[in-house]
Amino acid sequence: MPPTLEEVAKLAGVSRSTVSRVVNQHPNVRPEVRERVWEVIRKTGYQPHAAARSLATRRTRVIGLIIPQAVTTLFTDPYFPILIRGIADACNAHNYHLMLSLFSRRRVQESRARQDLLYQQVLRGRYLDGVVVSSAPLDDPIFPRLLEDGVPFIIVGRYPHERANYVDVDNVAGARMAVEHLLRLGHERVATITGPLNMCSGQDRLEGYRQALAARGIPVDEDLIAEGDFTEQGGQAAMRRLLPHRPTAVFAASDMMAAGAIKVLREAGLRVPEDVAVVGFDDIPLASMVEPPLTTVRQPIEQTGGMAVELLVSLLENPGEETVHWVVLPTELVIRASCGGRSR
Amino acid sequence: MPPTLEEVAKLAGVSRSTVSRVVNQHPNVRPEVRERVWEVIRKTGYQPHAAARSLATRRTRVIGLIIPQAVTTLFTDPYFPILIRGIADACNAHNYHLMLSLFSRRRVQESRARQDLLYQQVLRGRYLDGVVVSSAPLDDPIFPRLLEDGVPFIIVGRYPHERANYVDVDNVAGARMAVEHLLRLGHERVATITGPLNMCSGQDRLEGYRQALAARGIPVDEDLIAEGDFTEQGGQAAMRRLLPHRPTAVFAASDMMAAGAIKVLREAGLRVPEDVAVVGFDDIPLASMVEPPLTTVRQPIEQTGGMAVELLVSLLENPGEETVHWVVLPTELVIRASCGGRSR
DNA sequence: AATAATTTTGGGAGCGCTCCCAGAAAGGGC
DNA sequence: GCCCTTTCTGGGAGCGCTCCCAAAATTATT
Repeated sequence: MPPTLEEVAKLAGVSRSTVSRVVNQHPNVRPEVRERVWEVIRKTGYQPHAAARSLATRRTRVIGLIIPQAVTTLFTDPYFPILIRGIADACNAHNYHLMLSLFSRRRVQESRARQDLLYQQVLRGRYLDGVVVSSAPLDDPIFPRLLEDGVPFIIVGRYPHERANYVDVDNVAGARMAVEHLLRLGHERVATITGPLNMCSGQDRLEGYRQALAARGIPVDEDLIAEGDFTEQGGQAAMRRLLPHRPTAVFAASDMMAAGAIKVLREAGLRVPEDVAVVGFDDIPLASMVEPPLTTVRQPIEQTGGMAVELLVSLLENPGEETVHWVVLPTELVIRASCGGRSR
Repeated sequence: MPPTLEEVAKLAGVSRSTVSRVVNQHPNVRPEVRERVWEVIRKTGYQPHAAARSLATRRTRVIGLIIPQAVTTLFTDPYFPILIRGIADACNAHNYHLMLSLFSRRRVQESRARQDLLYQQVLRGRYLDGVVVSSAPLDDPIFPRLLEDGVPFIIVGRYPHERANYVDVDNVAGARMAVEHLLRLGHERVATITGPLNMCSGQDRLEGYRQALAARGIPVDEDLIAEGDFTEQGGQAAMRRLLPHRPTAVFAASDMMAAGAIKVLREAGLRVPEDVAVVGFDDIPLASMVEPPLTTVRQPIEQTGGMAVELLVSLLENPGEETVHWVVLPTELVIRASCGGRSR
């Protein structure tokens, strides 16, 4: 049975309060007393009881990462591990702990009920001080709920509400750069495989595509736009729909979809990049491992996660301030082989 | 300010204890009272305060997933997301929550100190009821510590101690099948790129390799064994060391390493599978996406995670039983293109 | 040296829940 | 209707901590 504050106090010959002060670095303790108490703490291996502390302070030092139901299937996309690593690192740095909430991919019905239950337990049960919400669809019920319950939260992505703080990457500019690069190489029939259009990142990357065409005065051909879902299968399906319209280049809104698209192009007897150029988005490790290595838009995934935690922590530790935190990180075009050389 | 038990009790015209009984499904409550209380709970949105409950019951309903420092760099391997998904699903099913502990990849010194701190806080601070430890090196200090502190835990992998419960996959049999397949195809110079040899899975897969050779009476040539670290870069480096010894087939202990090996073989002007056959291990999604699609050993990653949670939960909820839980899940050879046809 | 200001210390109350025990209500058997 | 079980209900104590307040000890001020 681990020792309690009270026991440490007795052993050190001081009161409960004094030990508490020592543990919490309160300055008003005589140095020799402080030393004596530390000694006992060290010897006994005393560690404050998290639940007791939370009960008294009403804070848990735990933050949650919520990945809504809709994207759980995406979880094999290396995007998430990288994001999580960024988040976990930042949590460590600030002495917070990370609770992960994924939702079952079983029958949707059951899953929605579970999601509700989890929300209730975790957030209303005050397991958490705040949450990071990653890549939720814009219409996810989580947002109104968090706002209503007054839970401090940061979105990785974006949500149109004045009290919704977020950190996002510049998806529009990134997509635009990618498409502009294809246009610069002389392509005229540039297609795009979008992300889910109920997600901000999906919409924004499509917007970048549109802007790039508009800047060149090229009219948008809706037949050259196919919606995907960020997965490889989704990319394959979208590419099949695109094939009859004979694009000479494809901008896929994720590397996984780009990989799927390449597979379909190959099966159709087309060479990449000679017959069709392909550009992806994300720059996950896979991008440089496929054949041909993918030209893609790099986004600072790990920093995004880290930044989300920074913002959240600042929100938690300065509860007074009503500042809204909106951060947008830059993206960058990484040119590899899949878009063809400049020789064209 | 959310309502407390006491307030719900007042509104329902009963005592604190009765509400507690209703919430905790204790049978001895008159049905009409129970209904009245539920009504109030529903109306007020009452949710028990996790910390208060933990303090009284000395359980948190949170389990931890610990991924030690040494493997954090591996975190981009899709193995982990899949494992986590299995774990998260099982947690949901049993109404537990999941806390994730990764460790910073910064300077090792700092990192070790942080790991200590985290261990102290999280485990001795009783944030957690128990933990799942994934793929830790055999000499990781976490094991003796957990044993000493009497923390209930399950290892994904294995650890030689009578009180160490684990769930593992049959690495030896899987590796053996893979190598036997290569031998059956007529290869005589079969090399292997191992995992880290301070990890159980690394050792076991090498053991499977040895057994397959031994069964055919083929002496082991130590020059055909190169240690890797499960990453793509590690696979590349190992393959470079293997190249001068002219293997005709390579068994890599992970798909990521197999992908790295293929890259190096290509750069050396060798074709896969015509000149060198390659087999991987894991069957991550990448395996079927690279060129050529990888023959590999499939392990049930998601089930492994789920099973770990099942075991842990049964450990937590039957504290009396001193049963040791050792589970080994089967592996399976998936034949694709990278090992060459039967035509050989 | 006496008083005022400041620093240091201890104890009580309370955070919101569970669990035990005793008392009230309800049911059974004659 | 009376006594004995059984079922239901309420209140007290306690989980281990923080935080406030007042008392004690120390230091500064005149």
